[in-house]
Amino acid sequence: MAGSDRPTSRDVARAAGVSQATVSLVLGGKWRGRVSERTAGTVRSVAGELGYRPNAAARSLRLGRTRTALLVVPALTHEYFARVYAGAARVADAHGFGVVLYPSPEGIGPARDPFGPARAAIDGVIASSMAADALAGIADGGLPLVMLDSGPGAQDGPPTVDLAVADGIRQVVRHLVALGHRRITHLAADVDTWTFKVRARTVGEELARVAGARPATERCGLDVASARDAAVRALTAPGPRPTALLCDGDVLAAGACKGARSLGLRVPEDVSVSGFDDLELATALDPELTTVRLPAEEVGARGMAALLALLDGAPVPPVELPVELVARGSTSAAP
Amino acid sequence: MAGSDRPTSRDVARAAGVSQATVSLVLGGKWRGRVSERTAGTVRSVAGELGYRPNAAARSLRLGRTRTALLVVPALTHEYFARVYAGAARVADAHGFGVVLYPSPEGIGPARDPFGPARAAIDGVIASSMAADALAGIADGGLPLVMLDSGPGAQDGPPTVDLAVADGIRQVVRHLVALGHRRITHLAADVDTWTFKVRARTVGEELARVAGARPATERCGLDVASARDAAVRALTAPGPRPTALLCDGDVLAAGACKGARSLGLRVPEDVSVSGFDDLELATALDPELTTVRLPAEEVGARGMAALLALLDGAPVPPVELPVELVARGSTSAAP
DNA sequence: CTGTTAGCGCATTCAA
DNA sequence: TTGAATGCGCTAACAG
Repeated sequence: MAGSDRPTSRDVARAAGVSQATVSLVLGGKWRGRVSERTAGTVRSVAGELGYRPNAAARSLRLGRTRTALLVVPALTHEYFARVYAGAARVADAHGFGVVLYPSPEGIGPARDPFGPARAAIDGVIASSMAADALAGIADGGLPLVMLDSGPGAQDGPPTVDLAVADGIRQVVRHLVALGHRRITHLAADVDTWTFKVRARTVGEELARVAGARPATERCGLDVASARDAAVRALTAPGPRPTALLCDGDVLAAGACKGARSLGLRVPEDVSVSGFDDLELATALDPELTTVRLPAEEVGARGMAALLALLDGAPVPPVELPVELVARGSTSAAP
Repeated sequence: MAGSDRPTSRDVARAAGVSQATVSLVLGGKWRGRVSERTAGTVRSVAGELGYRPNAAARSLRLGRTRTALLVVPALTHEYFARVYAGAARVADAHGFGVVLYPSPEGIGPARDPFGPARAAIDGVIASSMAADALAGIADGGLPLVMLDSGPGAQDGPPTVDLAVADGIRQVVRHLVALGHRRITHLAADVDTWTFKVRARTVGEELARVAGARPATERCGLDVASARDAAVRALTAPGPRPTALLCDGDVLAAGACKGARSLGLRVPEDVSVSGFDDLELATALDPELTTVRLPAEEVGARGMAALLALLDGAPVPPVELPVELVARGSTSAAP
């Protein structure tokens, strides 16, 4: 069990012939005018040679802060959240913070105990895309909290970082309408989170403005198979067949393409399909998906920045990040 | 800054009319025959009412252990690693451990400092699919280390959990050969890790046994676009066109399908394509990919179990997990 | 059965 | 300019 006895600041102090306090000051970077340049140099080189690393537990205990944030996500297996994490971690790292991931079970239901699983003590929580009722368990701890992709909160609620989801949907609808589509079915994710509720509402609102539009909705789970089934239902429903399937995510769009093809329909000649998220999947498919690009890293980065500001007691205005339609091969003029 | 003054064990002790030590014993679960049932009950209920949570920093400082493992992965954005994490976290959780993720920059090069980014102190490290030279920076810390998917190590090296990658490749090759394919091109990931080296070697070995086989290799990066280009190169190379593309991953296979189609070839009628990993992508594509299913969660779970054993000083035999060919629509009889 | 004591490694007073 | 002393919250000895 090598390495179990790492050098302590006292070891460094002894080796350098100074006191522990001096070591702490020098290594803490707050010695300007309190320790001589020469002594500081000695301390630093001795610490380096000994391979000294401050003990995080002791420091946390003393400071009362851990310099660690907890990022709560509904599912780790999704590329979007991986990118959110990457963005958060980048900003955190730049500020000497760490980020610990906590995949909330099922993404739904109150997170049982944000502190059991993530053993490390936490300075604050960043919750991403959580279901409405999942918040209780988190805000509970009285910890500083930032909400990502969860809609504008109350005026005095936690800071928020949101995506312009409604605008994204609007861009998709207008894209489809401009291509001549009127019979558009929304493949809606059957998930009770802000982002999906906004998508559903916006599709309805936007289509209501279009003369001759025939909106419809088909609900489905978040996986390929479920979306394929929903697409088949949508395309075989009584009445004129929809010419476009507007899907709540790229994964759903992939399923929709499969469903259409299983009926002998071609994408996009017979039916156009649009996605949302712009995952790698969007360009892995053939044809590539028309979709909406989400600045996932930026969401994570701004979320972490908001948490840092919150910890500093600084005011944190809500953020809304723009999204962008990416037109590719899966949509074309209505037949 | 609400909640900054959480109750301590002393607060609980005072409120319950006992000593701090008693609280510690009861809540630590080691009071059998040392504290009366009645007192224990009182302590527990008082702790509950006060919303007491033990301070992780203090506990770590005292115990010298943090009950936290660091999982180092080359890329978070990959479904495989998300699953490895899930498996590791599940086992960890069952043992009161947490898992912190550390995405090693670029997946290559020595991880600069596993302890800076992951501020939380660490009891041990689980490294997954790391490049050969990335190990130095990790094993360095003298921390208990487990290696995942990195090949059988030295006899006295760190414990390993590996996948039967060679067997997986063998199954794919035999599947293709049984379908009548002889001109098989290996779309090989241009990455210097054990798993990809084994794949390349095994394809060669296995094909060498087949009479009339015409093996070829095309190298590419790990993304769709790079694989598409490689597939185009493979399918337009001088000489008879390959009838099958054996790809080092599902993502590459997706690119290969696109490449084939861009040349007017159909999958699988004109060219068969096989993947590796069995990501969700494999069934999102049309046709679905013939691929090799990797027990990613199991890898993570066994890795965490190995680390726990290591921390207990128990012997840790190497583990090799079986993989399984999943035949789907992207492969068929050679034309 | 329960309470008292000591010390984990660090950052920070206060004295020198 | 530096050193000695203190306590963060907890657990493990040892007393009672």
